[in-house]
Amino acid sequence: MVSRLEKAKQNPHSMKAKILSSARRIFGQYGYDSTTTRMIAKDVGIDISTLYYHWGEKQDLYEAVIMDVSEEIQDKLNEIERKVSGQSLTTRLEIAIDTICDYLFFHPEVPNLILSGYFNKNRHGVTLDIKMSEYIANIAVAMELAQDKKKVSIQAKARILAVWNTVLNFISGESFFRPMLDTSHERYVQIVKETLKFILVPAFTLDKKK
Amino acid sequence: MVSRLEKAKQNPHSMKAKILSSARRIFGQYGYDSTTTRMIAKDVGIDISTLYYHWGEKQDLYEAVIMDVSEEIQDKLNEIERKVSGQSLTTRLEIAIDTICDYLFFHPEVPNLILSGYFNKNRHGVTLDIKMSEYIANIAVAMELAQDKKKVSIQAKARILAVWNTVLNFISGESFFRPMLDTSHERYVQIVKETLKFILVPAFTLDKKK
DNA sequence: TAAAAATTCCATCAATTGTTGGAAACATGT
DNA sequence: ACATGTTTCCAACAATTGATGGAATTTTTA
Repeated sequence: MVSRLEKAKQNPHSMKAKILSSARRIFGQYGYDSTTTRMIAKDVGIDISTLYYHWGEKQDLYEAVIMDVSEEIQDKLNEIERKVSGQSLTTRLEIAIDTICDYLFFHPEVPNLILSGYFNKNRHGVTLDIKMSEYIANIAVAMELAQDKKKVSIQAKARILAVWNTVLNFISGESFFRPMLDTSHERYVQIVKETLKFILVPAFTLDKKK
Repeated sequence: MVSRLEKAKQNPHSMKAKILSSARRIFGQYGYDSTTTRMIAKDVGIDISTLYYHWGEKQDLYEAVIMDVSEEIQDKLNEIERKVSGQSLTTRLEIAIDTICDYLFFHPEVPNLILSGYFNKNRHGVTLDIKMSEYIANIAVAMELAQDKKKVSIQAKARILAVWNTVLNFISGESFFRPMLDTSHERYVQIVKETLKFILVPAFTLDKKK
């Protein structure tokens, strides 16, 4: 049994998939309220009622976007978990940083969407339902900061959150931060990874020692 | 010569100041586009045209809010600089974290405003003009990571940015993150400070050693 | 190829947006 | 008491919003 959303994702040339893809980007850039259905339609190059034909209400489209992104992140985290298993702690952390950065720099609308869901209320009470709590627990276990998903210490959670948010911020805010560092995109990516590792590695390896 | 904005701030009971104060909070919560002038007026308890009488266009009011917040932050940073001078590096960092956290937790609309300016475009191209670049350089010098404002290394800047953003995120996203840590507001504040120090102190003291 | 189904667009809707003119209410000085 | 200036609200505006009905077009099916 294949859901309609998945069917649309299977064929990236379907109109439904094209709309979803534009919606991801534009909802990410402007947030829920500031994005108009006309903006998305124009971006796809279709009439607004075609958009409504495929996705119904704006809110439904937004929820589809969030679900889409949410699944993608989960997949990525699973991929990382596979990649790092068996490696030393330091190597695990570095692989995780590199992989997640490459993915997010390539899909900057993902951090955009997550952050605008965190920080901005919208007028119609549409809520972001990203299962952050689950992600955090998964990361903690993958990084062997905890044996059991249920038993992650509050300090470990807070540190993971801090690093995770730092990644999102650096990527989502590149247009803002890069001029401050006065550098190219490539070097920016490099500096971000370096900074994250610099922060992350001591934060987690120190914790391990006790 | 006292500007109109400063005159309004001098008397916090003036209508102009009340509007500015509500505008700070609501622009922070909803971002520029999603905030309607009617929402602000309702929050103050006045008719919408009274708001226009005092502040003119929405954009002007927003810019006044940004300038207000911007000045407040600069004052706070100066205060911190005075407080930490002469102390050891570790003490400096800890005082800075404590002071800035206390201030921001008490004025959560400040991180809200900054973050929504970073990450969310708005439809009318209204730009956030917070002099982040300057702040970063000031912090670098205050923390003695650089002798000269002009000569802050790109790595130092990136690390300061990382910590600064982490603070803003934790405070602005409290309603999102605190349930994940399943704790009280007071303990949340404590954990945030702890986490920041944990990240900050090694990040900056290690840098010092070479 | 013709009927049926799916897709697209045009025109329009009511609600909400930023913004303003002008009348009322209030305050101040004479 | 009166005139003058300031502040507030009511009513309205044009533009934009999310959303829909229905005609026109394209695609699929038989």
